[in-house]
Amino acid sequence: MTTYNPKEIESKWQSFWRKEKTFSVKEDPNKKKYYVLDMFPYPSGEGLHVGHPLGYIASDIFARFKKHQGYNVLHPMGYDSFGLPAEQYAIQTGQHPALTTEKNINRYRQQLDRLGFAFDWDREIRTSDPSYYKWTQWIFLQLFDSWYDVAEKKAKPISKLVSHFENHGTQNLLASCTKELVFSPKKWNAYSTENKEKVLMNYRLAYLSMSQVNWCPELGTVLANDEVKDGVSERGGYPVEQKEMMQWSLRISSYAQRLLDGLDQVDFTPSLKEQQRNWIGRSEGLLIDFEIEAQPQIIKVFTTRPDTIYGVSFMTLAPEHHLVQQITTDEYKTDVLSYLDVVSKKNERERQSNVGNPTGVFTGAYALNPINNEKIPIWISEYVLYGYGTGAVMAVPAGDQRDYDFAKEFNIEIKNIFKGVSLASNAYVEKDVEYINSPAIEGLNYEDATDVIMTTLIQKKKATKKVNFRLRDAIFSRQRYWGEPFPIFYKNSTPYPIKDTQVLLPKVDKYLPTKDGRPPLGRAGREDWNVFLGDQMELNTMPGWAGSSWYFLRYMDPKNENELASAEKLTYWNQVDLYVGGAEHAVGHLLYSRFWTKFLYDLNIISFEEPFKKLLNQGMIGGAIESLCLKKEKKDGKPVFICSSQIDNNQFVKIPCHIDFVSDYGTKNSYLTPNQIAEFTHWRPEFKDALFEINNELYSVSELAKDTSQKLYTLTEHGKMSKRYFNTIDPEKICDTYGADTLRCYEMFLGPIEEHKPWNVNGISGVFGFLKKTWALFQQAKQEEQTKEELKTLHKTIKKVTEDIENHSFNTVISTFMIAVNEWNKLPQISLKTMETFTVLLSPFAPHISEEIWKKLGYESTVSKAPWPLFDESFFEESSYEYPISFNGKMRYKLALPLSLTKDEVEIEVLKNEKTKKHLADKEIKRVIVVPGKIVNIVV
RNA sequence: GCCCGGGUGGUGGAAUUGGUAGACACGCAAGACUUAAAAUCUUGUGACCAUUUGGUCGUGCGGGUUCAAGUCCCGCCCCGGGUACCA
Repeated sequence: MTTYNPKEIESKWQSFWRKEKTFSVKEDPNKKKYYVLDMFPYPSGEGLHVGHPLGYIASDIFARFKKHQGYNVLHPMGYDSFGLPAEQYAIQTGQHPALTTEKNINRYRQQLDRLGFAFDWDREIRTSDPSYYKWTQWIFLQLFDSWYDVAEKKAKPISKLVSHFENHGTQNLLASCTKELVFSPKKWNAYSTENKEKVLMNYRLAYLSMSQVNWCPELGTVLANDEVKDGVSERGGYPVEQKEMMQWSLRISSYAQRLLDGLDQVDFTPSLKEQQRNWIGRSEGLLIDFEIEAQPQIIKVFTTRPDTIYGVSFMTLAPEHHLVQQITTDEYKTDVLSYLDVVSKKNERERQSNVGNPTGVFTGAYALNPINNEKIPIWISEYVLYGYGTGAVMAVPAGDQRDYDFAKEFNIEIKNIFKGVSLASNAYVEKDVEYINSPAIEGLNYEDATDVIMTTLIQKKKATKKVNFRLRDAIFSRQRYWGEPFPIFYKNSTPYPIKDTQVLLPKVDKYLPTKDGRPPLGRAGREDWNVFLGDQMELNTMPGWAGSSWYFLRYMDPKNENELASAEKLTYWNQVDLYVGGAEHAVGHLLYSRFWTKFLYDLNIISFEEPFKKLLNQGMIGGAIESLCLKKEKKDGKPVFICSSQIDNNQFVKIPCHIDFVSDYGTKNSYLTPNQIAEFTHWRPEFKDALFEINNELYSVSELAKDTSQKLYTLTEHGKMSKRYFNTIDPEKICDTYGADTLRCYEMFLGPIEEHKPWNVNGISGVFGFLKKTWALFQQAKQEEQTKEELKTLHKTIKKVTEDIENHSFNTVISTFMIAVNEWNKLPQISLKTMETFTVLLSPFAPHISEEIWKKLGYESTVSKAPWPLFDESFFEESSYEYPISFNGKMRYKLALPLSLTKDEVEIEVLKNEKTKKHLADKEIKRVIVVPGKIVNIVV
């Protein structure tokens, strides 16, 4: 009898699969398709750790499962290979990012291959490959060449806009734009070419504009809103400032409503949908015009609470508001200017950290309340955001806490408009109250009051209904080297597209961005570009999310040189049926790719509006961080380490320790043996003279070597898995000891796929043991008739495994396998036929061992081609019966009872439960129904 | 503050969605095989009492609905994630 030898089996099958191209797929109109996609990785220098493959294993299981079910499954893999880390490495070492990227990709591939994934590597893509980014650039050009028709809710070619301008000017035009423009066809036709370009830029979906951007001096680049968290860069955590710069942006805001509506058609987790909804931030309200006393201008204000308009006691403008200078009276000019100066020196973070301490200044001007012509003082305050709504608010201290705080701070009147509400310490933000001091709406509820005010103001032509979105346009330029170059050149400072030749990323001698924002591509000379037109080429590159916003389409036809992908293949593979990846991309990648998909849909390139039908978010696998505790006080000039159990507050420093030296890693009782302490001091030579305090005794390394029973306990914390903490675990290491199949099953067994969990190796022996038992079971299986007993177990397993895979409950599948094997092990004999079916069930999880068994069973075809077994209920029929007493159909009770009961025992069991018995005492039991499973229905 | 998740043995986690709570696994304990170890196998393992037969308590806390609640309702506490001067 041979023992289970994963190493031998796995290398054998992996090379077989590679040689036979087992997992390569072709479009086949006769077969139903299924598209399983992983978020492709960025090939970092760290390589994969055990956390990375979690999602890939899950998707691989699902893809293999679907293949067994007869689907034509597309399950590709590639690399998101443009990006910051490769560039940073290039800056440090001078090596071209393409080289390091290539090296990292090879390492990734080697690691991925060992896990036995069923990827179709013929379809591999890399976003940094010119044959790929050619199409990223192409999509950019389509965006550049498009505008958004608000009336038809659709992107259209810019040529249509031009002809509209030629014939009608801006008359009857409903288009997304940066600024509302009004001109006649005559005026348009008289514009110079450059002027026309400027006007069109106002409408293009990819447009160049001077805008407030998040500038990160440390990274030397601008960042999109979703790349900034808490006022610092998401990558690296460097401070971010607001800066006016000429930048490319994508008009994603045009798609806000469709991005919101589309969420109803996709299967994402509620929390992820909620994140996207919040990010899009739709709010319905009223755009109200406030006249300014004795001045011609009006101030537009957006509000969601028109019902509180009688409570307006002042108005606040953002410091950047365009009317600030004009309306400020001479008397207050100095105050206002000095306030503007103070605010302009603050960065975004400082302005935001000021919550609760309102600052502001009076302009001397007054606005008129459109409902009753009351005079309202106009203030300026930094709490009003220029970028949201109109950059001006009608302040209602009674109904808004910020307005309330502001009014308190500057002694502005707080008008009470709510009946029976005290405004002594807080604003009243609920909507469940009657109004007072509000002539037109007293006695009305919130809905009716809102309605009355809206109708009144709209009739007076003082307001319009307005839907506001929080979603900003996405800045699309980066002042970096390692990204897609724009297919754009400049002539007389006007940008023009380059359509005929692909612009390739030129070579430069240094990759370092400059502090003043001039991109590294500025170092490329005219001769370094493969195309050079006009006065200058665009020197910015595209952001990291450009290539990842459409990669799922390229997998369908990765080598097509004439199109992004052929229409036929786009139609066949269609939407991604299952997309597996982390939830951290909720408002970045997942929103941008939805946006690009909708845009390509408008262009009739694809026939679907949502890229991902279903999204499965895998949790992160964290790592335990093990540290030795170093006392702050030295002893005779030597550092002293102490057990984690002996530490007192802050009298120690944590020295992270490589987990290779730690026993019982990741547990509360993790420790170092004297041998491991020696290894540690060898690894960190600066501690070679250190002393170790164990049980109040001090030992040197050499003294400890004599007493190997000593333990130095380490401090265990849970955190990320990273080289920084010396706690990364290479999946290949696990493969060396247990094999890839064990690793695959174990990662699934660890817990629900969506959950975040720390890596530990505590239970891996159980999973390994299961595979060994399965192997042994196969060895002793005989070619005999299948018994009812083994078939019962088999079909129970088929049912549960099929259901659980469909629900992505992979951890319980492994348990089900274990139960089956244990049950069969208790039988004196099991047939090869049963083993054969079980092998198919097992193969998505442990493909190598399954393939080996399958082969030994005498099948030529691979496991992936075997049909998925179907559940046969007939093996359970005998335990399913009705026990009719009589029936009046009045009430039904369910009671859990053992399945094995005979008819007579059922009634006894029912009456065993005291409370139920009491309850049923005065009732006549009409019928008892025992169903397969365990439920008993009692009808009384 | 607001919006989502979640709280079950020593541990990771099951529980047919209202029906025997703790499947499966780890760990631990005892035993078998072995000169020994490893490996493997068997048995036990929520707590407390009775130690045989049982009994009582038990899913963060407090109430409620129900013959029956981890699951539903009301009120708290704690943990994780997201997000915020968004008018």
